[in-house]
Amino acid sequence: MPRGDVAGSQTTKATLGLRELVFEGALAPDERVPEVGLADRLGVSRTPLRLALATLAHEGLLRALPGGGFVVCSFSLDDVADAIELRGVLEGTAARFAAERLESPAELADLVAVTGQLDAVVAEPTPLLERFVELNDRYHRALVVLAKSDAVARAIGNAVALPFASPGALLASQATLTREREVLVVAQHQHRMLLEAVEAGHGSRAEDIAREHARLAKLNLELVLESEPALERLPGAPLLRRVV
Amino acid sequence: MPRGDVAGSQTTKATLGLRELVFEGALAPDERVPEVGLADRLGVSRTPLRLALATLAHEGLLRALPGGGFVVCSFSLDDVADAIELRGVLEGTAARFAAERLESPAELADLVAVTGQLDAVVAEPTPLLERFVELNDRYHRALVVLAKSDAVARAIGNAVALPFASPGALLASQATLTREREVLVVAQHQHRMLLEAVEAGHGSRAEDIAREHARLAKLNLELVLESEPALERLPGAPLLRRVV
DNA sequence: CGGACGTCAACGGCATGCAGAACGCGGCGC
DNA sequence: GCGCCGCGTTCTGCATGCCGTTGACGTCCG
Repeated sequence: MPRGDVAGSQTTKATLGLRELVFEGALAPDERVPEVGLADRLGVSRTPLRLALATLAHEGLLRALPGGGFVVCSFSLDDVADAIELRGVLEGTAARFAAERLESPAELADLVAVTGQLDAVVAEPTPLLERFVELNDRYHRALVVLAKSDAVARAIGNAVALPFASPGALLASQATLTREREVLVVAQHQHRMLLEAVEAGHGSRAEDIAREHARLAKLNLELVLESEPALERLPGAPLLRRVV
Repeated sequence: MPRGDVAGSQTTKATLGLRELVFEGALAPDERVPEVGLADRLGVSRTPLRLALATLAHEGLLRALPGGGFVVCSFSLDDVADAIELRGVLEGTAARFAAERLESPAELADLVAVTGQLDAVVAEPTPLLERFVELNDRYHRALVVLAKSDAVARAIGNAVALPFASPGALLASQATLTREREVLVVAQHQHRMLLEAVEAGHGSRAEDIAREHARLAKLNLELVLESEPALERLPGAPLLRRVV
């Protein structure tokens, strides 16, 4: 039995399992989460489960009830839009910091490489969406590294805890949509412009681009909502409430 | 024994007590936090203490060790500056949202009232700093309410978990500083300009003002660092490291 | 027939005991 | 004298039992 929160720890197991149960809708939103049944279901004891519950509550996926216990949060479309806008603001700050704090062009090596690979993916007649999402995530992670700020990194980490707020979540669900390629082209254009702005040390422009880049996810959200099959692929879709 | 996380709960007691111990430097930064001794010291069992440790780790005050256990985080001046800048970005977003989402002037009643009271405090020849800090906090809380966004509210809540990043922390410690009144005048001017911008629906301007308002805290930080007695009043001062 | 009270069952919070792992120390070998 | 290995202590993570509270149901009284 390892001591730390390493993978394989019961707490980690409970956290990951619980998060997955929430995302796939196995736990109904706005309903009390039963502590005992869940422990059996996840194969862990109640102690690590309670730690996992506290973690997801911090992330905003659960809400603590005044009388004790937790409920799964549900999100209106406005909530999702807010979360995306917030991510844009934070990534905008990361982009600005990256531009302002760049010490040598060598630091951009990762970002440049990923951008090049993304170009190649988008250039395909039928781009592999899965590959794009993977590289997209790497791009965004590299940007956060360049920001050189633990505070910003933590804030972004919290912001993307909501599944539909993360950079690639809305992309991954629209494999069947027709406007898919156009969205990819625009996104990649923004990636390249953002890279240029950071390289040139144009912090304010980098911030604006990153914000607008996140707003692409809002557009994707609308597209996904119009398509039932795409909606089913969206992680965390059961947490959305169409009607308020 | 109450069921929820109400005040009086052992977990709450542990969390508050632990946070206070960290802020006052009773636990040395970068040193392992002993779990057993702490439980005795706080008068709680290890189970609620571990929940409190997890909470403070989420807030960024503690860091989980790979081998298990936690250490108190230490912060460089750059870290503090980043945290303040981040708070500015988030409050800027809150201000923009407030301006964009204002439905009726009546919603501003709280903010207007607090601003008026702040005027009165600053108008005094020797303003009561304590009173100013209290009203200042109320002003910032009212702004967050006007933003009408849970996501932004949570992000700001996380950002101000670091004590020296919160709006009034740096003010409260400088009761003896000579430039105190000037800072108050500037801060209150910004409060009023921000209120005007929100009232007029000028989102972008409101955002800019809120950002710059937060940067006043950076100036205060420099002032506090030059004064030993002020530094001693600063909550969480033991977590700062002058040398890297 | 409706409301209020009493009882009951279930649930969540807390304390504690136990087992496994990491760190430190002493001894041994080179 | 230095480095390595083995052992022990100590600490953390986990499981579980107990207790208090809470909400619900049934019953009784008005």
